[in-house]
Amino acid sequence: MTVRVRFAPSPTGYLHIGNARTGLYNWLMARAEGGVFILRSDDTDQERGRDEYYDDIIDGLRWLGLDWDEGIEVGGPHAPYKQSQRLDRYREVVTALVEAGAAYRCFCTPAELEERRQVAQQEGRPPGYDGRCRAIAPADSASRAGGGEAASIRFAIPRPGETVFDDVVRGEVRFEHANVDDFVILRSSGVPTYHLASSVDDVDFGITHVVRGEDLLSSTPKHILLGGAIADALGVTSDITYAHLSLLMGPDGKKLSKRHGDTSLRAYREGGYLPEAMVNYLALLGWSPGGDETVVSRAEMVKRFDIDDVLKNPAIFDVEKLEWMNGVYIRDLGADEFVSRTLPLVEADAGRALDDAEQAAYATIAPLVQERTKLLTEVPAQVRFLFVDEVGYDESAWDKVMTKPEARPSLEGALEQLEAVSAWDHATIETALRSMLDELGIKVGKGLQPIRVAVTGSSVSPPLFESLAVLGRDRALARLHTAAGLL
RNA sequence: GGCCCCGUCGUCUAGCGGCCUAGGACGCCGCCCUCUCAAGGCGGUAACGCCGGUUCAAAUCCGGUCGGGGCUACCA
Repeated sequence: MTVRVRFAPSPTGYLHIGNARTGLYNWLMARAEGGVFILRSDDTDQERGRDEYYDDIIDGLRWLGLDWDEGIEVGGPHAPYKQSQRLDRYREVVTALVEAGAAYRCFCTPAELEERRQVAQQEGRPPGYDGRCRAIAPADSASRAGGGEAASIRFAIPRPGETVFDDVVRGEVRFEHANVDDFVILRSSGVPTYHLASSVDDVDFGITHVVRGEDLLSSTPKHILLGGAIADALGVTSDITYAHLSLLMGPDGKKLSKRHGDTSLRAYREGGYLPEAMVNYLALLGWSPGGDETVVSRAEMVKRFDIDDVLKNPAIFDVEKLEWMNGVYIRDLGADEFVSRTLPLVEADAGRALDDAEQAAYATIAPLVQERTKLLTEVPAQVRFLFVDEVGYDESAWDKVMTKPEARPSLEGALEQLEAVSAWDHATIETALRSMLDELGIKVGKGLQPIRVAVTGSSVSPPLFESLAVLGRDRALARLHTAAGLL
């Protein structure tokens, strides 16, 4: 049987990196098994759901390169894949469930439920629903409903009983039904809850494996029982295997949240991370290709991924390692690719489009910048000196470098040598400057810094000779003049 | 509180009863290279939470304990 997995986020927030990892594992499993990856939108929460979030989820998955075979936007045999468009189907299934005696109307009001919950908690009893409306005779229930009394529909958990299942990553997990309450499947508003919509869809869509976060582990007996009842009521079969992924934690070991920094995938995308690096890093949080490899291509992952190998212990999201890995992927980019991915950032920083000559200048210096960047967003600052009329001096760089005794002789010597030089390329510049410093008895490391600050405004820059070459003679000399005049 | 899950260097992990004086990667420290910063090379730091048990032998199996996490809604 072909594997059919689904990723079913709720559009109640920007795509979270933990969720992105869940999506990735689903995708990896589908691709590794030659299965089908389905993207569904679990948007039954009308209060919190927003189109902006829905779009963000799609953008995020596409950015990561996690293509789906069926689902929202792309359609498929079970369309629509948006739960908010399947409301009638859910009500129909609920009706069948009530008729089959698997679910019942609950006339308790929210206020009553809240009050009883408080009391139960104080008395040390389970706070879940006590099941009192389950005792109402079907005929009475129907007539009360017919009389217009508001009711929600609850699923009748078989009692007594126990649900035992074999979770792919956790092994055998068991829940006594005494600890599972009769949960609401249809709100009194007529809108289904997540549990119902998700279970109906999993049956309707022929899902074979549910791979999701551990936060849903304790809801699993509900889903197994509900799913079974749905399949029975509908006269179909459904056999779903569950795999619960551990959660992503923050540096303090608590569930990853806002206070740990950025948790939305978009923040990383905007922060200069490459999707390839993100995918590689996320995949390794809870899974290993075995052996000593850390940098693993997407194709290699697909080849080696096995949901059975996924680790059950939670992983802490470590931005530093992600950053290192991003650097690895950036260095691995082709020169042209690096330029095309960063040019927009450089232009945005400059506040204008670069003309052809400037683009050529950028392309020349880019490989040297590429070697020393971990985040695409760091690039503009490194080449800004090429695209501004006047460099702004970094205050601490100036104080540190320009107050040294070698600053004046170095700048003046450079001016003298570079004005006389016959060609303007980095080799010529290098020869001229090195011999100048040699004659003055100034160490290269010391002597080049004032020139660097004069030309780039910073004590940190791409290699100096190349920088000077790309800057052009006129601008280079002008900057040396300006700086020398400020000493 | 109740139910459930988890436990190898600071972090991600390899390990699936003897190959382990526990391997790799990030980080950190030192050295080398070097025009700055990176990158790179070399070396170093650092872990099987604890207690019992099973076994000739345990990081690997079992129990307990401690610690961490999740759930406990007419949210998902």
